Amino acid sequence: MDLSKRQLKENNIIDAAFKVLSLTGFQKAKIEDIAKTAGITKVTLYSYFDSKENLYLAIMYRALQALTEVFYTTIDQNKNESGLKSTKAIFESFFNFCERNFLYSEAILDYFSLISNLSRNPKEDNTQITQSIYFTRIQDLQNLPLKLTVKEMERGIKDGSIRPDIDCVLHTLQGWTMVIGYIKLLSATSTNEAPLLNVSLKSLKTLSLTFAEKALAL
Amino acid sequence: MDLSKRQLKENNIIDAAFKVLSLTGFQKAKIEDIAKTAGITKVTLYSYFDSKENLYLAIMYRALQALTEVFYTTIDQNKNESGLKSTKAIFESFFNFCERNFLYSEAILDYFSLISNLSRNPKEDNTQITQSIYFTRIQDLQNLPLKLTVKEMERGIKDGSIRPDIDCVLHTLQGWTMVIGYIKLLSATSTNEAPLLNVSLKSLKTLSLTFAEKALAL
Amino acid sequence: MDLSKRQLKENNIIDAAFKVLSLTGFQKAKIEDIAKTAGITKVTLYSYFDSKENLYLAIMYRALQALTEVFYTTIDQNKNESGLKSTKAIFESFFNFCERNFLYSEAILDYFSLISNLSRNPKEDNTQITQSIYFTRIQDLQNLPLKLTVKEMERGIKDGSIRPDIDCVLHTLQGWTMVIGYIKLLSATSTNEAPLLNVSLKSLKTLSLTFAEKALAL
Amino acid sequence: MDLSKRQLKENNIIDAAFKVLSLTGFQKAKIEDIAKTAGITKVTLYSYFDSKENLYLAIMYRALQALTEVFYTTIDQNKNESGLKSTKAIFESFFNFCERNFLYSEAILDYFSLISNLSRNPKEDNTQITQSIYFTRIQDLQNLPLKLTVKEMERGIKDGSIRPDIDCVLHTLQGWTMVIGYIKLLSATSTNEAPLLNVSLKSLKTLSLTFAEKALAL
DNA sequence: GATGAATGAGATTTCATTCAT
DNA sequence: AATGAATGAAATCTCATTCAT
Repeated sequence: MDLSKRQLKENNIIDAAFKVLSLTGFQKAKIEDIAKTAGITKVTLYSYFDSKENLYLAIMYRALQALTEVFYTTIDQNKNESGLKSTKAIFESFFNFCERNFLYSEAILDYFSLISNLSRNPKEDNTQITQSIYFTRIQDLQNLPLKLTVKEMERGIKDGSIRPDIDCVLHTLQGWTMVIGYIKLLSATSTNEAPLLNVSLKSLKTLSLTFAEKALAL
Repeated sequence: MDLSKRQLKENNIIDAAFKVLSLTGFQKAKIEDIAKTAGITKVTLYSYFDSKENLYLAIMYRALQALTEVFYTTIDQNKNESGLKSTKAIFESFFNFCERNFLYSEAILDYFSLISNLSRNPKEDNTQITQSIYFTRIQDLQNLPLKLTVKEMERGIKDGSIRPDIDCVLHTLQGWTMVIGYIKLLSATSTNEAPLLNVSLKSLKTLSLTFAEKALAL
Repeated sequence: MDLSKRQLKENNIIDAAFKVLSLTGFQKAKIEDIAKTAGITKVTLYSYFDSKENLYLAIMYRALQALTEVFYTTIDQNKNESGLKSTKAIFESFFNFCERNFLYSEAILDYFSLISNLSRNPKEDNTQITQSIYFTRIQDLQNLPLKLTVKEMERGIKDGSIRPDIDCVLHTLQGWTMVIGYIKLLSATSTNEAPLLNVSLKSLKTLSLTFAEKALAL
Repeated sequence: MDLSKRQLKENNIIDAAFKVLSLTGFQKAKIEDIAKTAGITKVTLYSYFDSKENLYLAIMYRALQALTEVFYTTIDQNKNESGLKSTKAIFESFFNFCERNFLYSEAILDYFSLISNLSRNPKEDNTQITQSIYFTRIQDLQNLPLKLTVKEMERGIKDGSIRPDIDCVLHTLQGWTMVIGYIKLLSATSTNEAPLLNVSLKSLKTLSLTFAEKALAL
């Protein structure tokens, strides 16, 4: 099969996996169901993805790609604005991305757990995962959104819109913690009967962005 | 068996589960191993916990309990200090708790995912989970740490150490997002070969606490 | 506990077992259910009967006792009749006994299977069974109904009502095969949707008795 | 898998079950052992037979098939003989079949118990059994041996070798009762230490056949 | 390359029997 | 002697993964 054809099929499978995972979560999703949704059999699926985890890695990769895409677009839209404004826009985009793409944001978080597990259990045979082409791709990509943010922050320092005494990497990570924490709370409260108090998650987002602005602005 | 005895045995099993899960994670932990570690049989274990997931709920509950305990202790230690100081101490305790109790913090996060899944899939048969006594207990407990924090913040407003114009609930949740995000990053970077840039997580914690202080102090 | 009290309790348990077994058969009957029906706990039951099989032995014993009783009564009622008439009456009683006491007749048949199994697997540990007090009792009793029949047949030879050239033991056993076969067919056809052709079992009984009469009468 | 292939595999499993059951009996036979003997896994076995009981149904079916086979053969061998001779030959074959195929004859008897249980407990969930393809097959087959015998008897009436005034169905069933009863006694006495008196089972068989002849012959 | 069947590992259940109190 | 809890052995089920064709 020529590469492009294979690529198409792969995408088809990932689409199916995406649908099924969205409904059930990773643990409860059955390979069988994903295969059925993709209109193929389990074994065919396995000829594309060596394992369930590998398939999830592909989704993670997609998530990172989509996120990166969003970052690039945001940066492009703000290329004539100040670094501060651009940085703020990035975080806002990040928040919105997570809200709109729940599975993707979960996947990004799970990726963190994954690599954490890898390093905690070095004895185990993780060849499967680490040799996955998607794992490699993700690793190449994983820091890109962070770096893009750092870059915009640094531009902000240069153009005088951001305080010059801050550690850009640190503040970028700090922004991430807020987004990540927000997603988690979001996922827990969305339709929950016993919500976390009575706060609108919207205002939480706003507050986080305000925090960021305060920390960065002159 | 009188309740206290049953409680003891249950705790014994949860202890064992804790040990095994700490080593292997939820997926790879075998019920058989947990039972052996607890010095009982699989069947006996099943007479206490209907399923692996149910056992994990118990650990989640413990995690919440432990966290609540830490909050109470911190509050008690700061009862003669200002509300601001107490609030800051709570967040610091929270950070430290997560750092020191990885499994617990994972469990707390997983609890969020769990209830998120529950609400996203109302069709599925989640009776097992929702009828678990531990699920109920967790639900009763889940907002307590939040509420305790809110209370201290309000005390801070009253004693003049915290700005009177803030929304305590909102700022508490904001604090949580930072802690939660921090844990996630923490779990991902601890011994990771390709760390998230080169930032010390310690300084990230410090920065978060600074953010909090700035937002709250007069 | 004095003996008679123990005897009472034992009977109580056997009654319960009888009820439950009647509903479900031996395989599917649960010790728990029998105990509940008897108003005691499993362990108490075990203090009376060392095993499920032992309990069944007790029922078998009862069955044999009841059957023997019937034989005695029939013989007594026919003590002034010819040996032939008495013999025929015995077989008729036997048929009727089986029809009215399905579980008992099953138990008697199962007793045959039981001792057959014992002899086929001499390596196994059958101590439990062979040392049961009921097993001993049954063994003492098992041939009695047969012997009683033989005796009446012999009386028939003496009083000239039965042909003198027949082997009484052999013909007694022959009678048994017919009764046993009859029970089996009976049990299979009672309420079965696809009955064994369209024959009234009653006429089968009659035919069997006719056979017996023809074989025995002068 | 095409049907014939599946049938082959099923037969392979039934063969294995036959071997194991012959050694241990139904109760003590372990699914695992049967699977091993068949050279497959437990799970594979379960994909062919939903339960141990279902597997036993298959053996019952085989027993009936084998018996039917024997009947057909006997009839064929006696197609040039009188109906009486053929009928007698059938019963003799039946006796011999049971003597030579203990497990099969047990299975046939157990089938009677099974349907008896089914009809006595209509409340229980017997879907498993009644929906088994083998259960259906057995039901289709169960009356065939009977009918074949009836046919030969009727042929005997036509060719004048059998009395014209008998009820063929009734006498066929009568023959069955004797065979069935014989099996039961056989199984109980084979190697039994406390035999049913001192009668040779052979002579019992002979007597039964004599009975049959007398009843049928002119 | 695609398929149906099979595997292996582990979760869960059932139940007779035993233990500890 | 009686009880609730525990055991052990086996049945059954679930599902990711692999085999054979």
